[in-house]
Amino acid sequence: MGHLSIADDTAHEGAVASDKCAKAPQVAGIKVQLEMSALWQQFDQLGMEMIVTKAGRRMFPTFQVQISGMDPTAEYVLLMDFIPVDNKRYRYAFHSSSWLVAGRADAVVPGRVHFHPDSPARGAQWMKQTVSFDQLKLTNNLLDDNGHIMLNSMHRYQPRFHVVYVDPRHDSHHYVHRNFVTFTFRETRFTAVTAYQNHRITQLKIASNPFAKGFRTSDPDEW
Amino acid sequence: MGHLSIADDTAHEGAVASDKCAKAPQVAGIKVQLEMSALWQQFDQLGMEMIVTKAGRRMFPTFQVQISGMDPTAEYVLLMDFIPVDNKRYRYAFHSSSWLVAGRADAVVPGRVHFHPDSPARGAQWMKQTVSFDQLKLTNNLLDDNGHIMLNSMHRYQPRFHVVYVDPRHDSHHYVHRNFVTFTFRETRFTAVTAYQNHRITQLKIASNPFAKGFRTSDPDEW
DNA sequence: GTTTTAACACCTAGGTGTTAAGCT
DNA sequence: AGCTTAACACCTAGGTGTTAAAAC
Repeated sequence: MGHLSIADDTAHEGAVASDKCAKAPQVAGIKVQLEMSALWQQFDQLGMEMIVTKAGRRMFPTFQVQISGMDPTAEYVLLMDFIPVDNKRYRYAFHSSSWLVAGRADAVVPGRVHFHPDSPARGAQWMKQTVSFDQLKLTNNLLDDNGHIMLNSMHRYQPRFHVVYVDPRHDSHHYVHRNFVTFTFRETRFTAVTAYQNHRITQLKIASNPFAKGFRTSDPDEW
Repeated sequence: MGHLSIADDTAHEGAVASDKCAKAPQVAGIKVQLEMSALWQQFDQLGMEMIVTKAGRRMFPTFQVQISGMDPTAEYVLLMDFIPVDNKRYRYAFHSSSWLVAGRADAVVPGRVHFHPDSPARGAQWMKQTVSFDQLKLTNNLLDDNGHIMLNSMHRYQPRFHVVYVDPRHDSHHYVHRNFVTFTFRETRFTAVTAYQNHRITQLKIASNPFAKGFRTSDPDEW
């Protein structure tokens, strides 16, 4: 896939892109719908936490989207990155069950991107089923060489989803700002942690993640 | 990946291609080495059998190769197909522990190809580690719509491995016969079966396939 | 004191040959 | 009779939060 940098010259809310600059027709009409939106919002209201480990940890819920409005025959690359929500470090106050600012952010880690492993593929392929980023893993290991997303624990992040049209023209780098579009879902924000802080987050993860079924105690179909 | 047909105008023995027609420089020097060659030969001497099921069954051993001599920056598609060794149907004579011809082949099934899921990718990517076709599955279901390789049970097949150079020229279809190369390993031939016939094949599969460890009785490191 | 790590039991998901029943 | 199917127990492989110890 090589190197690729995404300028943050777009700002999107929810499923529809709204841009400042003119977009190529291959990306102008693209619409994206977040899957499991209700679950994401439930976590968001509690203050989402995502575990980061040295070896790399999946996100839960998995970031999954349904895409429409692509050119079925055009080729696209799909990728995600994670940007700091602010330049603060946080700590959790157990007595008040709330997050407090604990100072300025630690040194920023090299910002990696995660290409969807099916990239590149044609629009028809991306649109015919839900696109799942279940191979994406988060790590707190700043020396990671497994290609995982590196994050600082106790910092807040905003996942972003990018669609890049693979322009067959040789001078396509001149048009790169016109050939991609970014989607941001605010309800997917989270605090990176090495261990869950808010017990209600833990309980909702146990209740909704099939791999944590072993820790369920009651109410098999509460969710 | 779309439609693609491979003419059988090449004949290769072992790891090195030897062609009748001139090949493009991107494929001319490609060499391929079969992994687990000793194990393949052990099975081959007993008369290899591969299970086919309605839902699709992996091959064991998995077809894996190490590739060298690609252009690191050129793009290639890797794929496999399976051709009948002859036009015969076989049956196994338990009393003599040998295969007998049981008549002419059944109606030929639609010949499918299996594209390696990482295709297309650059030569550097393919060469830096073993290429494994562990997602390839064999089925005897002639109505299969999972994209599996369809074979007739009690027939003999020869797996083939193809490397296709993705020519960026628009008229590349005029050069397709120059842009691909085929590798055939005789020791990977097998008879498709719905249940193992030769008990020694069963024992060697149990001894060498980690997923069959539950059926091992003795000699933990015979192999 | 707060945060991180590693081993762990308990799951999901799916690849094995076995076996008995079903098919032709 | 020969061949195929489906349920099954037993594995591999890896995703969970828990827990106690370690790190800072």
